[in-house]
Amino acid sequence: MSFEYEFPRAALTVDCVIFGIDEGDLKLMLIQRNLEPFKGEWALAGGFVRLDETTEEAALRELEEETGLKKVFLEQLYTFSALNRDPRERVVSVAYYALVRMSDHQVFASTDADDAAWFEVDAHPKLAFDHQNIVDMALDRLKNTLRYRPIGFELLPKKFTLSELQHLYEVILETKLDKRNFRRRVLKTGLVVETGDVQKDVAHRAAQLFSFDKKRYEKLKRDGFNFEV
Amino acid sequence: MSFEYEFPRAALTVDCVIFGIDEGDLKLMLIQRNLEPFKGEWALAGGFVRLDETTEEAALRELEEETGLKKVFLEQLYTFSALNRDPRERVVSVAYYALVRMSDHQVFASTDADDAAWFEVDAHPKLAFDHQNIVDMALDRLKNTLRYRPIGFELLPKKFTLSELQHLYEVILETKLDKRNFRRRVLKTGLVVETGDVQKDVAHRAAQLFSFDKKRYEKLKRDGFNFEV
DNA sequence: CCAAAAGTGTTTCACGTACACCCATGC
DNA sequence: GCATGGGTGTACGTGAAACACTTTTGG
Repeated sequence: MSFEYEFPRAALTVDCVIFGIDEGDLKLMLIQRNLEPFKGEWALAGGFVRLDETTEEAALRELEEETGLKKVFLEQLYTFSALNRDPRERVVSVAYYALVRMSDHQVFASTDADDAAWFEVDAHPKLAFDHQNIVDMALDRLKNTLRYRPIGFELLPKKFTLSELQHLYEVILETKLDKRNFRRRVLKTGLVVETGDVQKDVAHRAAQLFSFDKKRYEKLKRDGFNFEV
Repeated sequence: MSFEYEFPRAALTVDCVIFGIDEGDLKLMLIQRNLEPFKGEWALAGGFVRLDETTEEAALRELEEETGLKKVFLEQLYTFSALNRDPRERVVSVAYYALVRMSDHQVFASTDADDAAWFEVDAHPKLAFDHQNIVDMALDRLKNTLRYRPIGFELLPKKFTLSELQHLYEVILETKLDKRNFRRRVLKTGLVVETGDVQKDVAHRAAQLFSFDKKRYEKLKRDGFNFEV
C-alpha cells in the first residue's frame, strides 16, 4: 500500500527534550537509536506523526513508547525545518520539551530504542541529527519559563522541601540564590503550602515538606498574575 | 506527475499573522481567499511549504506573494496540528507573526488572493479555518514579547517621536502609561537615541525624532541584558 | 491668543538584596 | 558532642509609580 499526492511532501516528526532533576543535577533523557540513520547513536525521543493524532499526541505517544514515561508536563518548543536536518529526506520536526519527576517514573528501553538513559545536561554524548540545537533551545526556554512561571514543581516530587526547590532554581538558572530571600519570595506567592509532613531518614534536622497549590495557581493565572523568582 | 510514500502524510503549511500600527490603532493584514475552501472569506496569509524551503522561507515567500510585503520582522509563533483544522485533509500549519512598518510598505492584492487589506485587530471579519485561534495566540505573544524585548520599533518608522512609541506600547499592552516615567525608562536603556531631527507639519510644538540603536541592542543582547518597559 | 502636544523633577513606597546566627536531628 | 542542613529578621538602596505645570509651535 502506498499514498500518492500531487505535490511532494515533507515528513513530519516530533522530538522531545526530556528534563529531570536528580540530586541537584539537571538531567536529560536520551535514547539510543536502533534504526538507521545514526543507528547506535544517542538522540532525542521522537518519531513520525500519524494522521490520526496531533503533534502533541504524537509526542506523548513517542515518549511512552520509547521511554515508558507517562503523564508528564509537555510544551511545544519550536518547529525545526532546515532542509538537510535529516540525511534521508526532507523532515520537519515539531520539538517539545518535557519535565519529569525522576523519582516517580521508572524508565525502560522499549521496542523502538535500544536503550533510554538519563545524562547530565552538561555531559552527554554527541547527539544525532540537529538534536543539539534543539536541546540548546530547550534549555533557553526552560530557563526563561522557570523565571516567569511556576514549572519547577513538575520536576520535584509532589512533596518537597524549600531547599530542594531552591537547588532546582539554582541548577537550572545557573546562579546562587539567597536562602532567606528565596523562601520569603516563594512563600509570599501563596502557591507553595505546608503539608504538615517532614523529611524522614535524613542525618540532620528534618525539613518541612511543602506542596504546590495548583488550583490556586490556575485561579491566579486567570486573574492575570505573574510568578517570578 | 505524483509523489508516493509508504505512509500517509499531512500537508504542511505556514500562516502569517501580520501586525501594523496606524494612527495609534493596532492593525491586522488579512487576505481574501480566491480558492476553496472558504473562497471569498478572509484569512491569514499563508500557503503550502515547498520541499526546497524552510518554513520561515515559505512564510516570507507567501507574505510577498499575497501581500507584497518584503523584509519584515518575522518570528515563529506555534505549530497548529488539530486533526480537523482544514476541511480538505490533514494539514499542519506552522504559524508566524510579522511586524510591518505600515508607512514604508505599499500593500497590494496579488495573484494568490482576491484582496489584501488592513483591519483593526478588534474589529475584523470572521476568519477562515482556525485562524482566529492563531491570531489570539499571536496577540498574546506580541504583548509578552513587547514587554521583554524591543520589538516595537519594527512597527514604527525609522524615526519616531517618544509619544508615538508610548502610544504603541499603550495600544498593544492595552494600558495607559505615564509620560514622564516612560520617557525616563526608554532613554535610560540607551537604545533610543536622538536623531537631531524634529517633526514637520504638525499643528503644535514639533517633537524630537528618535531612532532605535540596533547595533547597541545586539551588543547588549550578547552581554545578557533585558529590556522591559 | 488659543489649541495642542512637547517636555521636564521630585517624592513616596515597595521590593530586591545583602547579610549571620541559632536550632533540631542523627550518628 | 559534632556534623549537617533547617530555619529565621533587619537594614539599606534602588527602582517603580504617582503627580502638574511650563514651553513651543501653528493656525
